[in-house]
Amino acid sequence: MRLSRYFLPVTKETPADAQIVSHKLMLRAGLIRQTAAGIYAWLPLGLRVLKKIEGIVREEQDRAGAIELLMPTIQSADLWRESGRYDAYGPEMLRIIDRHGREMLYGPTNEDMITALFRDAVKSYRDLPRTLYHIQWKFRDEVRPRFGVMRGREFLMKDAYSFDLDEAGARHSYNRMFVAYLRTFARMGLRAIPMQADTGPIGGDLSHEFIILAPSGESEVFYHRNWEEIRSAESLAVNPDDADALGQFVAGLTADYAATDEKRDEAREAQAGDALRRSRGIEVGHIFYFDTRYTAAMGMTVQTPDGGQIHPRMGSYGIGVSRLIGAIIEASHDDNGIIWPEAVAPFKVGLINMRADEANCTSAADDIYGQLQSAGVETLYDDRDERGGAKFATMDVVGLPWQLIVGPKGLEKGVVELKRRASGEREDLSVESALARLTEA
RNA sequence: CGGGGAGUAGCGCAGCCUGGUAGCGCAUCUGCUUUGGGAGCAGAGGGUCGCAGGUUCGAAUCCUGUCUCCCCGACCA
Repeated sequence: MRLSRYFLPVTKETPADAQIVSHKLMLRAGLIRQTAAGIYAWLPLGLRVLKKIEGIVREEQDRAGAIELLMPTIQSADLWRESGRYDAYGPEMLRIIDRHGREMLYGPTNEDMITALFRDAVKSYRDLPRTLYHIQWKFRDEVRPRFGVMRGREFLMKDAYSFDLDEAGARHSYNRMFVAYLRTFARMGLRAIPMQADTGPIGGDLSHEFIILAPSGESEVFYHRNWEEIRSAESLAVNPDDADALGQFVAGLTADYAATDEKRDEAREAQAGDALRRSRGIEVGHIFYFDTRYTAAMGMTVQTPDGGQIHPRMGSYGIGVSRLIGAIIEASHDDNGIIWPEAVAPFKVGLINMRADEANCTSAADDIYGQLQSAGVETLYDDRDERGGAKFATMDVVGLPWQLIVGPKGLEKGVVELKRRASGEREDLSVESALARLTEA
């Protein structure tokens, strides 16, 4: 993409409303603009990141055996009356009256709807287990939205729902998601720690919050230092269909202590001793098991092989897709701007033409841009006739993993400069080797 | 929802106390000079002062109401 034809409003100054670094940088780097309290427009660059994250989430959900569908944002109040939640949910739910006076709502979550959909279509044990998911906008009328997309009222969420015949099956579904979540976050360059979370009235140990360590995080967290080890997605490659192996794998992982402020366990902390770490964190995912809460309330049954009727056991699994962008920036930035992990970067390379007013330099840069494009390397090409300093500053705020600098001084020596955003490390290379580097990496 | 703060040009702000032609910096536009880490000079455009009502000869400024946004607390992907 040529910057001269793109829509990327980068600013030097930070709007006064933004408090935390990710919010400031998202505004400065032209990712989002606020349109109302807790509601944001996603500008082209922000949308690209959102789609990258969505893509990783989708791949890992599919890999775990979940099936994608898409439910609407607007729901009927009747559905929520059926599950008994309409009155319980409170003012966080945005209620809407349509022209016929029907009560509608903008969905804050989809347990009720998925249960109704699944109930009306599935009657036999043969159709279980199933896990269904969608990636859809939600609205929760937070009392106090803040921190940009980290606590917006409108947000993009991946929510999955599992239906199983029995508790063992439900645990398997839960474990699938547990590992899928670790893989998802690992692929985004994040270290997310699953922490024991409150299960509500059901009890049991089947609820985890996935927390990313960041100084600006809203919750205080405690964990064994073993969690600081970076786990690659490859190291989490257990077969999701093998219930026993998966169960053991998850048990092995959760052997190391990790808890939020509300769920601290003194005995386990004492056991961890010197290895106990304390930090702050951002919740980016939450998985839990709620058994037959909705299937019973909404009368969903399936017939068992022996002719009986049972309520399927459900779990639900959420990832805050839009929040993740804020979380990633909180975890990965410096004084100059964002530092995107490559897997979620809006473009891989920022190509800088140092002298757009010089024909030789411009034709060299244009040529490199063409080659990057044919090689399928996502490139943001700063072809504007601006001073070099402004271009570097723009690229730094935007935070693409690589910067490729083409200027007359280098060209005289037959080189271009390749720079890594993360380390600041720079190297003069011939055009061919620079291209080779970017194509292979 | 309780407590605090703010709405003046795209962004950041001053002006308000003590009413009298609406300002500054950045950004934008034009010209010239510049060009390897947010350039210099000269000029220009851009504002229903959140909205409504009131006081007054006259309101950004004083009064009343209202809307919006931000911060702190209790809740949440």
